[in-house]
Amino acid sequence: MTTTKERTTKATRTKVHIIEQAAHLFNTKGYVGTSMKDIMKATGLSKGGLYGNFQTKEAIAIAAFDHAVDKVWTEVRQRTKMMDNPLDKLREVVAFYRERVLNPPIEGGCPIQNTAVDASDSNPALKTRVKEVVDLWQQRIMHTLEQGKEKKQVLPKVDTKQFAIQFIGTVEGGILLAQLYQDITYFDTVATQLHQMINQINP
Amino acid sequence: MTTTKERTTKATRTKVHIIEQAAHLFNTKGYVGTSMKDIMKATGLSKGGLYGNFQTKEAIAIAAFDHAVDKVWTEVRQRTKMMDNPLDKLREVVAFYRERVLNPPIEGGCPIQNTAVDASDSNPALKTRVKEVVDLWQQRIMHTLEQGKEKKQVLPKVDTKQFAIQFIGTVEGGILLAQLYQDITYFDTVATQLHQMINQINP
DNA sequence: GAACAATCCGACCGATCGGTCTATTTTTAA
DNA sequence: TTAAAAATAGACCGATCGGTCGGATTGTTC
Repeated sequence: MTTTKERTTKATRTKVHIIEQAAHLFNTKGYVGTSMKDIMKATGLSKGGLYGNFQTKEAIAIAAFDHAVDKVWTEVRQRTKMMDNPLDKLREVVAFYRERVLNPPIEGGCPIQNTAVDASDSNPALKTRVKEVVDLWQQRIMHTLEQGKEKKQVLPKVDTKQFAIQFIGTVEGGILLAQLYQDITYFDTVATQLHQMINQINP
Repeated sequence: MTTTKERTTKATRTKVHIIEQAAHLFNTKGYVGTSMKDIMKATGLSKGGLYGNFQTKEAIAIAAFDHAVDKVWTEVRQRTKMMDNPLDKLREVVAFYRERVLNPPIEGGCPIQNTAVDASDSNPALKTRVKEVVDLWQQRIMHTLEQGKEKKQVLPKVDTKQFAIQFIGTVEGGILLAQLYQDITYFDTVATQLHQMINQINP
């Protein structure tokens, strides 16, 4: 797949449209639970329109997952980019999830969690994508903390990899419970724990 | 272990057989991802055989979920019942999940997590069941801790509900990551955090 | 062993699945 | 304006979906 000119062809616009609509479908109903008919209805396109832009249903699902993750990430970066202190960055990430668990950027909740469970035993390509995304998230947290160490804003003894994994795991656990009960207090409880974790690495 | 007192009719035995086979299917492939044909193949029964014992596919899924949870819980209780100290009980629960994340009692992993995500937007009856199970888990942790308080084995100031939610959330987060990467070290990292939580409520 | 009930088989149903293909429309470049 | 190229519509395909039902088989009770 080659990234051609900036020229916005019709196909490119349609492709984006399909991806946007498909993203929330796959994120709410899952891969097998979403039919091509569903996507046809959501996009207003016919079967030929869809298969003219994507070769298979799986290709749409992968593109949709990437788009969903991008959308979440863009919003997170928006909120954290102006922050200087890495601990404040992390606190802002927690605040973001607190605000968005029950009103997510992509309908259906966290695409990482949904896709990890959904594709775990049936869709290896999608599962690989999820791993790559979690890897990237982990690396970004680690990078932020390492930078913080240099500026004496993070305790030097902190195991950044361990922290990143615990942070991600705890966030996802909180999302699971809050989504299940549709009750923000479940996430609040977990957020308390996250704040303790953050405070513990404060020099 | 069969309860030999009450006479087991053929139907009862067949029902159990269906539930056992269906449990790992639903837990690995999800609700929509599991077809009646899959269950037929796994049980060796025909379509009529299945629908003679269950009215709908959903009824099988609910019974299978209950069975899966029971199976996990039975094993946990087996390991923790001889323990006196509630903190040791919790540590044993962590040890159980550490041993079983990549080799689960029910193929496919934690039925709570899988079903919570799988049924979140499509199967309200199943979702209700999941909530009831998590409620029960939470109450059991709280009860154990309250008992521990009376025996001066748990700090009296501990918010047991908050602890229970954090414990469950963190466990599920660890399961998610370990399962995704098929790498036990991810759970180990989260387990470290769980042990810290447990140690913090030690008087 | 007879008689009745419980259990199960598998053909069958209409609907829907992901995907293909050709005719037609729309976009684009001249 | 026009002709080639790109994009879309929708009929069609074989397979499979969850579910039904009448008849064959099996288990249970005298």
